[in-house]
Amino acid sequence: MTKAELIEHIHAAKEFKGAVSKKMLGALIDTVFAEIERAIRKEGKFSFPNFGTFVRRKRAGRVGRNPKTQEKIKIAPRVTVAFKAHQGFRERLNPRAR
Amino acid sequence: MTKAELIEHIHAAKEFKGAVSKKMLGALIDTVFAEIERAIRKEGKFSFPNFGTFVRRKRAGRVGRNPKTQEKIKIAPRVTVAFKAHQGFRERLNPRAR
DNA sequence: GCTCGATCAACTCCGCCTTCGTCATCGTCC
DNA sequence: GGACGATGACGAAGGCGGAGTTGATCGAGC
Repeated sequence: MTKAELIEHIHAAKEFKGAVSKKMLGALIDTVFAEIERAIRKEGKFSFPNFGTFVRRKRAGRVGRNPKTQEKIKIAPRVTVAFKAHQGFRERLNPRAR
Repeated sequence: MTKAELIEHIHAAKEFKGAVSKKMLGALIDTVFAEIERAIRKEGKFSFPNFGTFVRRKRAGRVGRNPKTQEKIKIAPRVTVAFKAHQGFRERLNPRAR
């Protein structure tokens, strides 16, 4: 799903129909993600109920390999973002696993 | 950052001030995440520009260990969600790494 | 139209993941 | 605004799964 489709879907949802323009919807969603990014960078974490949690994580440097030439290369330490789906979401992902 | 704070921040943003109530904002954001979850489950993927991509991933079953008792336990295969920050976001996370 | 993300190769070692109780914090309903 | 119920965070230790590495090309998204 793309940003455009996301906007479409929400705009089409009857509960918001007419209340918010697609343009404003786009701006809103942009802001949502901008805020989330800010939170992750500043606080190191962002959680949304029944969805999941983003966590800022430090990755140690290591020795990797160029998959093309297979020569070894140094990989610098870096910061990444990990996502952990919350319980409900996880269960919805694994239908049979109770 | 929590859902309530997220709503606060966006509601306080001057560009939306007065245009959308906090209550509707809450419903909107709920819908956003619900849609994202739906996309991940149905299509296996969701991307948002300059933010990142969620990918549905299968995890193989394996033998784990109860960290308390250290006894071995079987872990069933399952589906998880991985998140990959896009380039811009990654760079913003690693200020000095050019 | 133009940027930017997806893709794919094979190999390695990092860090995720497990359980479970307690605590606190968040969300929600009144 | 306050109280209650529910739910996520946290940590222990060890093993092996899989993410991540380069780079060019293609297609799609904006």
